[in-house]
Amino acid sequence: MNRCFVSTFYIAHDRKRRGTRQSMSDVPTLAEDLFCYGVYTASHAINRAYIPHLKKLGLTYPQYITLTLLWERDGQKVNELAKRLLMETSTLTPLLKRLEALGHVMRRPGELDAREVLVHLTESGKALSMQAEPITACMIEGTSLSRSELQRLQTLLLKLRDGLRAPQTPQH
Amino acid sequence: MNRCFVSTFYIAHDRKRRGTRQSMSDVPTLAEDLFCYGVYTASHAINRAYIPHLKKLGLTYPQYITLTLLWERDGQKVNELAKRLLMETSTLTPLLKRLEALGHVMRRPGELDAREVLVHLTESGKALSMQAEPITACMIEGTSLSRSELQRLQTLLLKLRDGLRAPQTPQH
DNA sequence: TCCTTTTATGTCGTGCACGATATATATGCG
DNA sequence: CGCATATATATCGTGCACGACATAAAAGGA
Repeated sequence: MNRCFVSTFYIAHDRKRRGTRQSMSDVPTLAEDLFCYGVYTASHAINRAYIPHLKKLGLTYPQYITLTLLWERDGQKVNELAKRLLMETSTLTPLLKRLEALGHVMRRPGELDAREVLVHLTESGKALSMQAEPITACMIEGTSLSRSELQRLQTLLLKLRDGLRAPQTPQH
Repeated sequence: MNRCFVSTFYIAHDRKRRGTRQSMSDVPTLAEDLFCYGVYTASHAINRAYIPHLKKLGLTYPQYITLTLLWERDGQKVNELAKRLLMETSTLTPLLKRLEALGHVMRRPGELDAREVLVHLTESGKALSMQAEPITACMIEGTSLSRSELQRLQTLLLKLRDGLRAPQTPQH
């Protein structure tokens, strides 16, 4: 008896108690009801909405997110950045190399541990933070969500994300 | 006076009325507070959590999402699928070709309009829906969110997504 | 010390994602 | 009909994203 099966069972039982409208169980079958679909399409929408803003800065969306972390704290290790972005270093390294080619960051081996690579902002990279400043407000405006809705959304997203990150061996 | 500037103004004013705690204005500067960061990292987490399940079916995550839409209604046009996925046809076409190469779908030109390409599930593609069935419940379990939280999350996500899709010319 | 193991990053191959552009079919107007 | 225009999909180039593997430095034990 595997974990997923048990889980489905519990859910179906739960549905009977709560008397919701879904036919077979509480497990949604329509894409519109699946959180994965919601996040997937929302991330496409966000990416697209950012593009016209970022084009002016000559940045891609992942590059912008990465810089956001560096504007918060300069000189982070590749590993730190990768962890915060939930991204593999094999993805991050080429991205950082492009940012370096653009002149926005410098990658330097750590002095204590030469295996590490520390990512430092250049003057150009620091200057970008000022240019990028108005974008956030503009995007927030575009969402048509209130401040409290955005707050709740963020809380739920981070909870979902961190829940999924917890170790769970799929067994069905 | 551009739109984004006005918007920032409004937000700062609003903050004063509501007396929230953020220092300069209600516009967050920390990544953890940015919804784009939340969605970006959550989508990475979701993708990763799906991978071990989908590996057994020989599918990637975007392929799975696409099939989900076809399981709902077979024979959709490429354009319909692209719109629902918020994806360009230039992304979808190669994905569909891979699904065709795997034997899960067939692409046929429309009979009334030969420009259109209709995507039909094969028997193999239909059969996958049964194999994929337990995955949803397992993922929901993994989120550590309650049903009502997931419901609220989905509502907020779709509202955000559709808000961003509404036409808005960036002007800052 | 030398050798194994671990850790940090990078390289490579495949697939997703976009914009710009191409191709091919349909539509509309003279 | 003949041709311009519009529409539907596909192709191509660049960058993101992953896993598998490579490299190189650090750590640890005989």
